[in-house]
Amino acid sequence: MSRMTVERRKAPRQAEAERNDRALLEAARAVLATDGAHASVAAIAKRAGVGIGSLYRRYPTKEALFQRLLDLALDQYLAAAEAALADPDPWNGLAGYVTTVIEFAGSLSPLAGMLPLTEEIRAKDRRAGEAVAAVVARAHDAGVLRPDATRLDVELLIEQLGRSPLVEQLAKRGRGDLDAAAGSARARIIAIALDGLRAAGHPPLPGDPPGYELFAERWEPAS
Amino acid sequence: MSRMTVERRKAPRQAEAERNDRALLEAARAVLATDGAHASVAAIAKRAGVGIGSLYRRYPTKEALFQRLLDLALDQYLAAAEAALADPDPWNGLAGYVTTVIEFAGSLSPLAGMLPLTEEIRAKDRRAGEAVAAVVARAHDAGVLRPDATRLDVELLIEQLGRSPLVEQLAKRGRGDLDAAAGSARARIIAIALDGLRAAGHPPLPGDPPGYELFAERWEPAS
DNA sequence: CAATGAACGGAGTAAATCGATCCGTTTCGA
DNA sequence: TCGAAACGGATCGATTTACTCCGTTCATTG
Repeated sequence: MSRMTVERRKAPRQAEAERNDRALLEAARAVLATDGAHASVAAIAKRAGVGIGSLYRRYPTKEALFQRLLDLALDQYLAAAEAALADPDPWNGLAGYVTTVIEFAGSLSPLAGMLPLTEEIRAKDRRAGEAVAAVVARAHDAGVLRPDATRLDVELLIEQLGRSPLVEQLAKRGRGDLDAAAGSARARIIAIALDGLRAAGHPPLPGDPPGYELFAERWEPAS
Repeated sequence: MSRMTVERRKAPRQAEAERNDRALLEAARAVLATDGAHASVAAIAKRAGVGIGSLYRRYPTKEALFQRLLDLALDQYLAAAEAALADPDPWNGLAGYVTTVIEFAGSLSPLAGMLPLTEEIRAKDRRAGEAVAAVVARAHDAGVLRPDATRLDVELLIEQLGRSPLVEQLAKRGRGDLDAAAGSARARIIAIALDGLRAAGHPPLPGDPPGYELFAERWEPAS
């Protein structure tokens, strides 16, 4: 009992380490969104305002960093779905879920198939998937979501809207001045898609509903 | 006048060259769609079933190949818009235009900002843009397109739907067996978006209509 | 205040990739 | 049989990448 690990106040050096860790994860997401699968560790470190050495002290490998990012993102997925269920209005809940998840879904899709999936990640994915299913089911029962759109249709729509060539390319160049306009334009696209998702006597959707293989297979690290 | 260039039947070697040229352009589009801006000449040549040497005999540089691809694509844009205007039904015309253009729009967006734009390309872009404006205006006048959606909203929607993470990633791996399912899933997403575009008492779109800078700036080869 | 060690930043390294060239081979027509 | 034209791909220099190594900075401790 001699080791009094009293954490009265965090050592300033440790606090800096924590800030750096958060900055790295945020930077990884941002760079992944603009550079896609070719995001380089150098770009991530630079964006985080951190030396490459510090990145590798925290994560043994680039892959480990991305795995941690994916893990945390799945937590956000789940939280968003639970927040949607907490909304008393089934449609507002669904619409809020979609718009929330779109924000960070785009950063993740480039990772599909590049990472070994830990069992923890698979478990979190299953839990999040069930929560989303509940959100969609409630909207269906309330008659506010078009009946021929399945949960996977909704998830594919989210993934489709997650990446935005417009915003990404403008970000890759300097043009931060156009960010507001680009974001606004993107919001309009999302609004249009959501209007198409709402129950409103639309003609039936073509083809068969998508199967889950389309999701699952893509994330398996075949290579 | 001694050079009798009678083209009775094409020399078989020349015919092969023409086939190769078409194969190269098609391959360039496909590789650009799956690999994005990092599409390599080696990948394009391989996909076309052609040696790298043959590629460089026809195009002095990678850039020239992409410029030619862009040039031809603009012809297709224009043709699609004219076909839309030829359709007696304003909505079917617009919807057909959107679904047609989506097919190859995705291959082009990665080129934004990577190419010097020839004056010919700029001219073709202007002509195609006017044709699209006519298609949209006719749909507006007929009251079948939601009034708050502008021509640029429509074009941005096309660009957004042009790239499909699902289809691209499945293509990058072997999984050609899932192509049909992926294409069908994608068609449903497009149908949903089109339903959101149709006039049907939707709530008004948020923010201001997008301005043209969002398009123009992005294609300028700043670097 | 000197010494310790944890956290830092970034130059350096070996490997991989890319655009482009060069050249030996194949194919067709005269 | 010979020459020209089109072919495929090994090869090259330049660039990029993930990762290592090391000298520096800074709060704590005796």
